[in-house]
Amino acid sequence: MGIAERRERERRRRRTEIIDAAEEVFFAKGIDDATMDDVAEAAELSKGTLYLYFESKEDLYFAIAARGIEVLHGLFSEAVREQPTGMDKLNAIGYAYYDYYKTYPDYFQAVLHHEHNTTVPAEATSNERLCLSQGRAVHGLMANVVQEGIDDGTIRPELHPQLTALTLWGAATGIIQIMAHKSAMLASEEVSDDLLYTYFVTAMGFAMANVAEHT
Amino acid sequence: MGIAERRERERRRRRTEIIDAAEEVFFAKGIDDATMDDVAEAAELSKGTLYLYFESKEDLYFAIAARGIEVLHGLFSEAVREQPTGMDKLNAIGYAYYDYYKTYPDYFQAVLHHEHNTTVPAEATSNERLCLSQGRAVHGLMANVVQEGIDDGTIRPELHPQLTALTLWGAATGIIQIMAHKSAMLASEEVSDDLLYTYFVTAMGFAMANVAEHT
DNA sequence: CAGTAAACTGACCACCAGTCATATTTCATA
DNA sequence: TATGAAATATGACTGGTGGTCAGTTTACTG
Repeated sequence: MGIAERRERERRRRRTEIIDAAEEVFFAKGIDDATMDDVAEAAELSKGTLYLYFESKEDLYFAIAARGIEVLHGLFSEAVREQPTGMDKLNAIGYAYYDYYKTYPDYFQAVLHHEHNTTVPAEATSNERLCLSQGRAVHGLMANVVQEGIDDGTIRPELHPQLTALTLWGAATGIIQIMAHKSAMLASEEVSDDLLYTYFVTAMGFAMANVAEHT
Repeated sequence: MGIAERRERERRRRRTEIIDAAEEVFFAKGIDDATMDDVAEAAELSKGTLYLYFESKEDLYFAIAARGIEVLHGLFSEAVREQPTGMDKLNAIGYAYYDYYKTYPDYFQAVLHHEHNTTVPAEATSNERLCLSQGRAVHGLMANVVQEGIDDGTIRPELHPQLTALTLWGAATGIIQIMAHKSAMLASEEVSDDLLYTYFVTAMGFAMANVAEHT
């Protein structure tokens, strides 16, 4: 009996279509200015139908954020491949994150929104949980890379993999966020985003790299 | 003719009273849940009056953020005093920022909100501009401290004061932001906020401190 | 005691997230 | 093929909110 399966498949497709439409609308107008009526029109559905697939506007945006995290995870996996040492991999991840921000600024924004607006997992919506679990995957990937670097001697052995991953993630996110309004800070100086980020990655390199590599 | 002056004084006082009321309401319920009617009631004024003093709800929140930045600037100034070297001052600022977050989490939140929701200065509200100029003051203070450290040999001489200040500010903010939902990441590990932040400051110390101090 | 300017009011408007009674479509069963 | 039940979809409606504005009150002046 393949009918139930087809129904399930169609339900998934509809869900995907709604997220596609929502991306279009949310990314074009921004979350605050976009309305659920806009999304409904873009999806060629009535507003009520949207609420059969998503708990709320917020939940729908979380679904987009989940996509965003998935994309990011893919980029990280790719960046890590072909890098010889743990430290090299960590650097590659650092730049992959920046590329991500530049290539998918709207996804970046959505992921950020999720990070800001998530509280206790107990009362989280389904898509919020999805984001959380995917976020854990990314975090795990980073922590593993740090461990690898410790093992191969390219990263300071006294570092704590999980803590280091968390620190790098937070710091990099902070740097990227400040880029948007840095013009207000650096009055006369002409500083490009690239320079600022490279500056940051270099600094983190100083902090993480194993100096006593002559063991 | 002191009447105009008194009028001006009273206008300022009313403005202050409104911000006081808004802080109470916004901090208690959070920006999204708090309404302008709530603020009006707390201020014992009609809603319309609020709009004689502030352009919008957002603008009113910016006024609170401006207070927050002022408080922060005071803490930084105090932290810097009595520290012998530039690097010591930088460290003191790092911990002062964390203290600020712990002591005035609501101000921290308001400042963050401003940083996220500010775009081009051209179409900024008056209180938004206020935040920007006060932000520049804090940034300037930090940049000066870095310069001082370079001059007294405690900070790497090749560092760029403004860029370094920006990097540290962004990174520290990112770390603090990630604290709020770190539990989702560090599943089993028991990591306190204090530990995480100390970990971060230590790392930044590695990155900034002048290793060749035996000149 | 008018006249006027500033401060203040609150009913009102436009807009929007979310709901729900109703309608349509799909499919199993006889 | 007819029937009805389950799944899916609809859109008018509601409650609540940011912001407005015509009118009122208050404070001062000549």
